[in-house]
Amino acid sequence: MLELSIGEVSRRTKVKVPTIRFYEQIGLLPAPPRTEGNRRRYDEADVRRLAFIRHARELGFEVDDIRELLSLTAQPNRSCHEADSIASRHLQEVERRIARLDALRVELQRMVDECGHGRVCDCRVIQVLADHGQCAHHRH
Amino acid sequence: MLELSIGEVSRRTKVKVPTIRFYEQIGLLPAPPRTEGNRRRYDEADVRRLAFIRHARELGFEVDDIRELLSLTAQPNRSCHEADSIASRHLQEVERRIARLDALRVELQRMVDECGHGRVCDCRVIQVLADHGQCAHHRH
DNA sequence: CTTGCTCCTCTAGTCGCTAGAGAAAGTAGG
DNA sequence: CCTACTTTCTCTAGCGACTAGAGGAGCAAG
Repeated sequence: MLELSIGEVSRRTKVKVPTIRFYEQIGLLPAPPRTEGNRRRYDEADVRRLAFIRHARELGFEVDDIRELLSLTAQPNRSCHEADSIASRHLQEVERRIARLDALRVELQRMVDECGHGRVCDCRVIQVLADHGQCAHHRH
Repeated sequence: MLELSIGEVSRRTKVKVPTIRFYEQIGLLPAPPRTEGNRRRYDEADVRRLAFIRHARELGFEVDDIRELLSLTAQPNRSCHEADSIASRHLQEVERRIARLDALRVELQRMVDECGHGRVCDCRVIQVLADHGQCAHHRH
């Protein structure tokens, strides 16, 4: 079982050193044993756990979600249902966001395309953003 | 020109009262006139501006971006030329954001799809998250 | 005139980091 | 062994964008 410094773990997982310590502080990563000189010593399991955390964060999961997902992995014989619902919830949110951004993209594109003829007052970007979600850009 | 209380504005825009005051504090929303009794009095223009801010925030724009977008609407007779670079920059940003969200959507979708309602040890959600970024999900 | 709501200001807390100070421990060269 | 450099340690403070709470004042209805 090889021993890894915090810097080495950071290099392997691409998680910054202070962030690793922060995750320990908030109880996401267990406090590792220390050397004589008080340095943290990690092992492969820590690296895997940290990689998991990082990937989940990148996908937009909140720390509490991750805590829940991690606790699921700790009891591997339970039903997958909870992990599924966390992911599904997240998926729906992402889909909503894409739809809104796409509406905005269309309007920004239009604005840039039509630049030179019109003025800002004709711009629909503002309407799209100002409208309450269900935007009114049916005809164009 | 009807006069609206902060609570009424909050109800109309779905922006919480303290958040409205916060936006005033950081200069995103102009400080409205006050009544005799020191209450803020808003009008329809404020409501529109706030709705704009809210939707932009929901789409993930930072406050500084919104400040810039708002400055576009402030001078509607300006030539489109100046606005062009701002709009283009935002368009690129929006496109990048959509691309990232879409990659995320695909991954989340697969996670949910492959969660065969088995047990946690078989759950793709957890496996995908545990994998190092370039995950090994080629065959499925 | 009292009850109950809204509003006021102010401070402090949240989340998920990130940056900096100052000190100690480890490492490589001379 | 001494020096210089790098890594790590702890601790505190800051960020963005809010959110929550205390304590007080305004206002409308009964």
